[in-house]
Order: sequence, then C-alpha cells, then structure tokens
Amino acid sequence: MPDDVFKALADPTRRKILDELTERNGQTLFEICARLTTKHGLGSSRQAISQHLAVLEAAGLVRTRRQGRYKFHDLTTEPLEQIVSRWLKPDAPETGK
Amino acid sequence: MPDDVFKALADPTRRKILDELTERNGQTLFEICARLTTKHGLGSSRQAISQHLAVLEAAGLVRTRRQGRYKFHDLTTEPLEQIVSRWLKPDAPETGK
DNA sequence: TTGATAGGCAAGCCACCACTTGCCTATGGT
DNA sequence: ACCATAGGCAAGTGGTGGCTTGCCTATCAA
Repeated sequence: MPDDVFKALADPTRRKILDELTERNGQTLFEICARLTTKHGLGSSRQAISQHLAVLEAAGLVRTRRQGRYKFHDLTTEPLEQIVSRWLKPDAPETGK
Repeated sequence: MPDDVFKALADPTRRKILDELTERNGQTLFEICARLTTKHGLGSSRQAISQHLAVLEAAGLVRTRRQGRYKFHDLTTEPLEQIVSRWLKPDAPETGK
C-alpha cells in the first residue's frame, strides 16, 4: 500500500527528517529535534516531530528499535523505489493492479 | 524544486491520472474524465480533474499541447526519478543540496 | 449565424492535516 | 527514595487542499 508512502512524503518537514536520517541513521527523537532546529532552522516542537515520525513509521519508511529509555529511528528506503517505478514502465504489460 | 512534485503525488486521484496517462498518452480532459469514471470508478467532475491536471502540470509531470479546441496531456516522468534518488544515496558524497 | 463541444475562471464550502497544549508513563542516575 | 531525562497520549485549533457551483470563452459543424 504505497498510499501511506506518498502521504508521508507530502510534508516538507518529514522530508527533512528523511534527509537527517540519511546523514546519520539511528537517531533518537531528541537528536532529530535538535539537529532540525540547528542545522535546518526548523522551529518544530518535539511533539510535532514525534507525530511526523509516527507517519513515517506507518509508511514503512522508518523503523524503530527500543533500547532502555531511548528509541532509535532507522531509515528504510525500500518503499521509495517501488512507488516511482509505477510510472516508469513505458511499455511493460504488467501493471499489477 | 521537487516540492511541487511531492505535493502533486500526494493525491490518489492525481496518481490515477498518471496511471491513465501511462496507459495512453496524449489524452484530452474529457477523455481522462470518461476513462477515470468508467475504468476506475471515480466520480470526479470535470473541474476537479482539470484542477488536478493543473497541479500535475505545475509540478512538471504533465505537459500540454493545444490543437484546435483540444488540449492534449502528455506524461513527463523525468521529475519522478530525481525526487527519490535524494534518499537512495547510501554513501555518495555528492549530496548536491 | 446558431448550436454544440472542449475547456477556463472564480468564489465558496468542507474535511483533513499539521501543530499546539497539557498531562502522563518509563527508564536511568545519585 | 528522589529527580531528571526520553518519550507517549489526547483533545483542541488554524490553515490548506480538494471539490463544487455557476458562468464565461473558444473552436468546429450545420
């Protein structure tokens, strides 16, 4: 269901989060918040980023692993390739539903 | 500015339009309307589709050519590849901004 | 010229989404 | 035990986007 992937990519802040995780994978929520405000100049609150991460996780773009009181976020790029290939088949008969 | 591309891809109806143009390129507005309602079961009005096509054109995903009173819409897949490659560089030093 | 077809413009309505606010739970250090 | 840190939950609010409604322009056929 790539619908959630498109919805997740629709927001600029979420794309910035993906950028941040591309640079440094496995960050915690507070780390992402700090680096977004300092490096990208975003004034987003912690809850806002938390909700964004939830959307990204629901889309399968981010996986989380708990360790103590820390929760690390890892980027998953697999859904990204499939969504675009949907229109990049010029003459493939397999539309696939 | 891939921002408009993501915004354009966020809507399911616009993705269906891209699907339709992938199957048959160079359709008019009325053709797209008819095929969306019959094949995909979408009850979208003509104006709705027209506005969707405007968004797709603003994103560079659709190019139009006028011919008499007809306006044909052609799919342009070039912006699609670039937007995803943004996060698909695992270790490439060229982030490119 | 008249009528029909293909498309455009603009205002208004409504639902969703991002963000805030406030409070709560859990883990770790001392 | 205590407090600080890391994170979660839920209700409320504002703004944007998608859709409608109504009317208008332009091209072609008779």
